[in-house]
Amino acid sequence: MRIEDEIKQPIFRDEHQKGHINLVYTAGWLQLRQATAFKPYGLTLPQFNILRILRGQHPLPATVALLIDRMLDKTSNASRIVDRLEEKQLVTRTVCPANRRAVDIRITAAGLDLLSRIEQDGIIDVSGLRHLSATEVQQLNALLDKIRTED
Amino acid sequence: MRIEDEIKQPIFRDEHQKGHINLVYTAGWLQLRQATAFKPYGLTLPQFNILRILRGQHPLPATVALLIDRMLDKTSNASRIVDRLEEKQLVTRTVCPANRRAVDIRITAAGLDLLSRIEQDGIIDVSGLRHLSATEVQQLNALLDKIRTED
DNA sequence: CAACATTAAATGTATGTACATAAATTTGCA
DNA sequence: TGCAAATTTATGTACATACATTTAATGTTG
Repeated sequence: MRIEDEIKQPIFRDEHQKGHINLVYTAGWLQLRQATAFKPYGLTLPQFNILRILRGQHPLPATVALLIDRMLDKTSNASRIVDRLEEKQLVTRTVCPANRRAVDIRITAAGLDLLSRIEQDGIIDVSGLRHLSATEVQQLNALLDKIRTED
Repeated sequence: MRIEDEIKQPIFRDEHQKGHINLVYTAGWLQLRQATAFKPYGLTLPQFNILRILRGQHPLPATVALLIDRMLDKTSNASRIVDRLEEKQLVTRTVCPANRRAVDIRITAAGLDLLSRIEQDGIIDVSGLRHLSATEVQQLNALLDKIRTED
């Protein structure tokens, strides 16, 4: 459906404004679909993303600073997302012996199990962009990178 | 900067996954810039968007249902965003006489003033997509609409 | 008309986002 | 050594998101 119809706004100031709104709307649409897919597993999207970063490090630990560095949303509060994962025993937190300011965060066996279960159920592999061809995805990536050009 | 460098992830499963992450990341980037621009006026992005919908209706009132219909994020809680605007006396809430279940929401003179002040300061007219040409914006809109194709 | 369903908004609860501040530890340097 | 600065994480507060439930008013139907 065209963005005009999705939000029932027939006229935009210009195509640039329409593109801006379309971009934000589409990203929200994708994230809501993903969040819905993870709900049966008791995970939110940020929790899932952090679990995946931790699996990428495994068996090495990650610090909060490393998580923030890798997260899509740098301003979110990694400490509290790790809180939730720790309550569910999907990760462990131990003071880093080498630097006692830092905290070593590790994914547990239960966390690894949960991730493979989600993947076996085909939750991740279904791309949200499956309606785009390879060429179209490349165009999209180029346009998005261009949008973020700093002056 | 390329998305690979922004989130320090050199390899993606495929271009589709990269496009997905790029899309979500870029939308967040745009929204953070906008939110920062509105901060000096004491408005959040959802508050600003609701004020604009109300100005579009003015001098007619809007109901909460109408706001939800027009909002980008349908699942957000319009009642509470209106709470904040009412506290700041930028909108009024009165029970709709014709249907006492509904609530008539109207933008106040102060609300209209604030919007024009923001516009006079050029906050809105600076498009977040200014690095794209007209052709590129059209391409982007077509790609985004295609992503949201329902099966 | 009474009982029940529907509609409109508000409220409750858990989580996340944005940003400021605090607490603990380490580092660097006079 | 001692002490200020920097680093790392946690905490506090305001607001938003996601979704379930509640409250009140209106519609509907037997």
